[in-house]
Amino acid sequence: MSDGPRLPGVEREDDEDRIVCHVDADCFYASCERLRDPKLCGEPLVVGMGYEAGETVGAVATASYEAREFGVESAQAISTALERLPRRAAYEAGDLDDSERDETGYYRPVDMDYYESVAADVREILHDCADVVREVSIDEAYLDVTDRTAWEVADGFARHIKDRIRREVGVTVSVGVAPTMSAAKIASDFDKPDGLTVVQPGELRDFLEPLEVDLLHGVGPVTARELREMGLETAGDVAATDPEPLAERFGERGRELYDRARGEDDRRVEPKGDPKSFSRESAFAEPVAEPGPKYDLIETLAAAVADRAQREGALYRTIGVKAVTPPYDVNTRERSLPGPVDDPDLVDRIAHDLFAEFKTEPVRKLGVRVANLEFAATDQASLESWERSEDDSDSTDESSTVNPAGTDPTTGQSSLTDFS
DNA sequence: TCTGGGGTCCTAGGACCC
DNA sequence: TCTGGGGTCCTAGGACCC
Repeated sequence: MSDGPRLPGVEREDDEDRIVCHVDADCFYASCERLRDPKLCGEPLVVGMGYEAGETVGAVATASYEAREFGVESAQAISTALERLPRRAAYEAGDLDDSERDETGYYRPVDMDYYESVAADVREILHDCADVVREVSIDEAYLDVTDRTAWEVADGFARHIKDRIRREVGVTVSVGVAPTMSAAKIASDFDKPDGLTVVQPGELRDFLEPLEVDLLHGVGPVTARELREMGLETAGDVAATDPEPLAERFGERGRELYDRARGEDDRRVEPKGDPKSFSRESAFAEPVAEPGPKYDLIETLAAAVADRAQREGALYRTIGVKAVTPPYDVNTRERSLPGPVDDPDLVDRIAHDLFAEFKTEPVRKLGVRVANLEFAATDQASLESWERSEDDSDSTDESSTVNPAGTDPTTGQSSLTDFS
C-alpha cells in the first residue's frame, strides 16, 4: 500500500518530524480564583459548578491540589466534597474547633467570564510562541513549534513558554513536548503540576511502553476494562499485540489505539474549526414527573440555545432534545429541517414536540441542542421571511412543522448566497 | 463514584435513490 | 414480484474529553 503511487500533494515532507507542544493549565479555575484573591493561595480550594455560596448543590469543577489531599475530586457532588472538606466559613463562624481549621477549605462558584478573560491572556502568549495553535478547551492547547525551535533546545523553549505565562498572567501550566499530538498530550500530564516533559523522537516508544492503557487519550473506563480483559494492561502491551482483534472489537478506534500506543499519529496541529453544535442542559434536584416544570425548563433551554446560536451567527438545520430518566437513561430525539434556520420560536416548538413522549415520565435532566450548523454570512432578513412563509403553511402538514410540500429550501438558500 | 454541563466522534440500522 | 450493490442522509445511542 505505502509503496503505491502517491496522490499529488501528499509529499514526503508531511512525514517529517514535527515538534508538538501541549500546554495544559494546572487546575485552571482554581488558579484564576487565586489570581484575584491571593488569600486562597496555598489553601484547599474547590470551584463548584452549579454551586452557590452557602449551598450544598452542584458539582466540583476543579479542586486545588491541597483540596485533593482530602479526597475531593473533580465531578464530585459538592455535598460529598463538603463532607470531606468542610467550609472554612464554618470554622470562621465558630462552628468548628481551632484544631479543625486546617481541615477546612474555600469554596467558590464557577465564574466563566473571568476565567475566559484569563484564558485570553494565556492564548495571546501561545500565539506569540507558535505559528499554529489548536485550542482544545479553555485551559488546553496544542502548538506546532517545529519552525520555532529544535529538539536539542526544545526544553528551553518550553520553559520559556511556561515562564512567560507565569510572569505575565500569573498561572502555572504543564507542558509536554513530543513528535506527535497524542504523545505531547500524555507528556504534559506526566509531571503535573508545573511540569515539563520532553519526549524526543527516539525516546517515544520507551516513553509510552510502561503507561497504563487508560492514560492513552480516548481510552476511558469502558475501553480500559475491555482492554484489560484482553490481557492488555499497558501501552506496550497494546503496541505488541495483533491489531486485528483490536480493530474487530473497537472498529476504527481500535486501529487508532494501536497506532497511538506505538507512537504513530500523523495528525497535524490545526486550528480548531467552527463548532458543530450548541446545547444547553440542566438537571433537577430530583426526578420530576409533572409536565409543568419540565416544559418550563425546555422553554428556557430552547431560548438559551437559540440565543447562543444567534449571537454566534450560526444557522441550524437540526433541533434536538435530551431527557435523562432514572436510573440514568439518556434519551435523545432530534429532527432535521429542510434548510438551515435561525428561528427561536421554531426551536421552542420542535423541542416541545420532540419532548412529548417524555411528558409524564420522571426526568432528572433535560437538554436542548441545535446542530448541523452553518456559519456562512447570510442575509438575516430574507432568511427570516423564507421561514415565515414556511410557518404559514405548516398547520396542514402532519409529518413536520417546517417542511410543507412544495417548498424548496435549496432555492431559498441559493437566493441568499447570491448576496454574498 | 449514584451522576454537572458543554462538547466531539463513531456506529448501526433504516429510508431512499440509482 | 423478487432482487444486486453502492451511496447518502437521518436518527439514536454510546464512549470519551475537559
